[in-house]
Amino acid sequence: MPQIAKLIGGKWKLIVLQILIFHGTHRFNELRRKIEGITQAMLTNQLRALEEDGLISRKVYAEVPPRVEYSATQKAMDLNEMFEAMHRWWVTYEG
Amino acid sequence: MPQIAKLIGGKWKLIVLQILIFHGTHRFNELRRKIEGITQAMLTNQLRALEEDGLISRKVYAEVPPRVEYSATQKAMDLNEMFEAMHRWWVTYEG
DNA sequence: GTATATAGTATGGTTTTTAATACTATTGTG
DNA sequence: CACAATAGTATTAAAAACCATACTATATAC
Repeated sequence: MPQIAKLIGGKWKLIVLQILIFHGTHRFNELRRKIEGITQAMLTNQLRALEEDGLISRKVYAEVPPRVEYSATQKAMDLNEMFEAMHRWWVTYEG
Repeated sequence: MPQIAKLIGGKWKLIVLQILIFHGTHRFNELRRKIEGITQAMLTNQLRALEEDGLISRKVYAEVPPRVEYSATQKAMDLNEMFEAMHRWWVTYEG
């Protein structure tokens, strides 16, 4: 698993994935509000990258104002075990 | 677990940890040979960072030529579940 | 005396990430 | 008409990560 760091690495991807995996579908600005410190450009960026890697899916509604919803794909959902292990570890050592 | 990415992130840390956790203590140049593409400077770097975060320990032997051994600490060892989950996922989707 | 091996440090440069800011389109409301 | 809300894009700049290369010390082998 040499390149897993690319899928998951960086400052924001884990946070985005965690939200979408454990708390379901979110709109762009909902994510923005939940992830403090992230800029709009960065969020767009990370979402695009995650989409390219097949970890999230993007659904655009033809409404005004526009609505775009992001969800975790099955591929991302299957990361939940990893997240849970990570979380247990985190609680033990840094929580 | 917001900052876990810092402990684990980057291009090399996961690889270094995986080697030390699952294959035991290694000397500097043993690691260097196992991790293709890494430079000496980068390896030193990553090892220092991991040491600072308490994930690896460093033992220097007063010999010539010098010998320095790196091992995973218990804290790092406890990441094995995360690694295993990660590995299963990797095999499913990218293997 | 020369070469070799180990585990580094130092320096400079490139590439990638991240950030800040301004800008767009659309339509319903007052 | 002005304004607000959403989900972006574009541009520029700054910071961080990464890489290549050269250099060090030391004892032993030849």
